[in-house]
Amino acid sequence: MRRKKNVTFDDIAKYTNFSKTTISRYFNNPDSLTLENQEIISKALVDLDYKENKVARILANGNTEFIGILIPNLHNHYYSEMLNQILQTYEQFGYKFLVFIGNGHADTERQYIQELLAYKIEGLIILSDVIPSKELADLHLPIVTIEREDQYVCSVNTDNYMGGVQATSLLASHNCDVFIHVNSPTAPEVPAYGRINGFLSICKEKKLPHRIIYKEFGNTYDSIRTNMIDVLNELERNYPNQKKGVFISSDTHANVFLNLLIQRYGSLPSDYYLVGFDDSPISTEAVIPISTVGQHIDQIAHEAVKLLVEQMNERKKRKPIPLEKPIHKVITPYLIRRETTEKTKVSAATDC
Amino acid sequence: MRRKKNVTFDDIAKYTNFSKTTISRYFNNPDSLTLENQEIISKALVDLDYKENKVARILANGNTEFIGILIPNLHNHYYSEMLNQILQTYEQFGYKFLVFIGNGHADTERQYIQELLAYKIEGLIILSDVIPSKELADLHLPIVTIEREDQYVCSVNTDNYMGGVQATSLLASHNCDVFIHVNSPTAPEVPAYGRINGFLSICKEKKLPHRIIYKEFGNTYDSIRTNMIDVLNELERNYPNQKKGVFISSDTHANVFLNLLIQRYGSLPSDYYLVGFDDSPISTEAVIPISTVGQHIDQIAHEAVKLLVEQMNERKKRKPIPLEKPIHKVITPYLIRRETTEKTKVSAATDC
DNA sequence: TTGTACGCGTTATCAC
DNA sequence: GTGATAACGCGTACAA
Repeated sequence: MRRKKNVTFDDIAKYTNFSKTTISRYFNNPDSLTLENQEIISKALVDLDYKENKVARILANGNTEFIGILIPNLHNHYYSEMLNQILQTYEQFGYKFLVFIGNGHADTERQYIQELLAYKIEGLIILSDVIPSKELADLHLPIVTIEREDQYVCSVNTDNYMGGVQATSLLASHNCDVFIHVNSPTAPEVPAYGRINGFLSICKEKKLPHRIIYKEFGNTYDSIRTNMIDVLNELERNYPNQKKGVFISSDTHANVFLNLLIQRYGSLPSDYYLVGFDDSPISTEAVIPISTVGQHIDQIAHEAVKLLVEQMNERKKRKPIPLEKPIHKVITPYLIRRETTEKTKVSAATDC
Repeated sequence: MRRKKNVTFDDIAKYTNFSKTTISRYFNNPDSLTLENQEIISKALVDLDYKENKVARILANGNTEFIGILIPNLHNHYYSEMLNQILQTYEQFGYKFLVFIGNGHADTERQYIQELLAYKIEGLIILSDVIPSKELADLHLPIVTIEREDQYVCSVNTDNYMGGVQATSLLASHNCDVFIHVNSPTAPEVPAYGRINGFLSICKEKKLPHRIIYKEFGNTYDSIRTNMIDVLNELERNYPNQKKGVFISSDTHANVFLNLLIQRYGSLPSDYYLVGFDDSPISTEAVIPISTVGQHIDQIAHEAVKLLVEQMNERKKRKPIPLEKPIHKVITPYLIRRETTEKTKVSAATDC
């Protein structure tokens, strides 16, 4: 009742009159065989149509070459691109990825982790934020988190503070009369909180009149739009005839804000300067390309896997030295000036 | 030199004075034990902090519960959302997914497939289009493809023909003077070719003046924009003062087209009616929400996994009956009317 | 350079 | 209802 038997090292051994061991060595340490014997085995593999079985190898030597990934969703461009970049590291590191989409429920995510553990993953990359890092650390498994609370585990994050500084400085360079930061309520433990501090830091340093608007925008376009209308109305009411520098915490939200302005005025009014965050596709695809702060997703993904691989390698040593304290890597973001701040630029379409 | 030994069935057996077999049964067929014995073992698991090892189970019974996925990229919203939905099926089917990002090179993708095979995946879902379905069929593995050439393997696709019909009919209902379909050069074997046929079919049926513009737009926003300017200029030149119904093969492209119009005229001119394809986020996030044809990505993903699971289950029977010919499932798309066609609608922002 | 013998942790088979 | 034993396919001391 089983699938037709696979060709195994035993079969190859019999076929070539070598021992299993020699066949194994052919794969793991070919130089220890004579060239002619390598040839013989190589030929046998073709003759018998051998297919390697890494599951058996795992059981024998304990190395699965699996890394688990727990990611909140793939709707958000940031996450899908991060996953994209992480998966690409297969080319460099050779690790395979078992991916689970977290659903926001801690208990379900715990089950996912148990499942990953059952498959003997060698390390875990976590982007979800529902399980405290303390608990993650207790798994005693190499772990790297990305853009989430990371007190007790290694992590790679964007330098959000610097991002806030970059965005705010750009607005400041345009001599706005008032500086507005629009964000969702954010916990201080989350790296993204740094954006707020960056904003405040520049405003205070330069003694700029400023204001932070916290608002729960929701996840659907409609609810974001509805809430953003409130924000816009509030700005119109409170700061008429003032040059407003608006730093919005995501490109998606910034785009909604921009669209509202365009729909009202047919173009971006001269008293609005706008910067988003993420350099997501929408920031280029918007009617008026949006200035934004970009995260080096490729670098973050690469550093995360690298940091994880280092931990995994350390573990395989005869006398592993555990990290004394978690390593936190920080990647500097980049500023992109587009038309929502550099208004002299003219879009090519108007030329023709 | 190995990681500290795991607790195994043997340990549990000794601890409880049962045999390994009984412990195994506790997991796979608990009803065959007395309730009290279940209790004893259950307690032992906690006492010893047992962690299950599915790798060993795989070796013993051959069922990895792995499905391989080969997907071209995750930049494209269609792919990332499809992956999202596929991964979600874990809740229902319990299969784990090993994901590889295809890179467009057939040989590399072949290596990925070999790697997946080495991990004894039970089935394969393919969205990449560089390896012919004939070759895939020769793997003798349950396979389902999505939106690609699928002559020799099972597949789940959107009814692209119907999508083309829906889009064109919507434009026709607005009594346009001329009907334009903008697309990239597409091979007839690819399901998406159906959109073209759908367009032509309606145009011919209703004797509508029509035209198809094929253009290689490239992948960057700039190149799409540059090429789209050509398209727009051509339309302006050839069909001045005519009501133009434009059906563009993707929302991304449609959005670029729309932006060009807005940038030129400050609003969507009354002689343009526009429909995109995919119902991707950009179609709602655009300055003027774009009418579009949506693919039921959730259904497609679900059907794909289901179709795959059926094949995998069949294979596990004592006397598997292979499919006589590949099953091709087709999912009907849905039409979404938004402001690029329903121009009487007024956006809420203008009210306030 | 090559072979022997055993271990990896579970499931399947066949007894009792 | 329970147990003994042989797979599953490969890696690895240790021996030759």
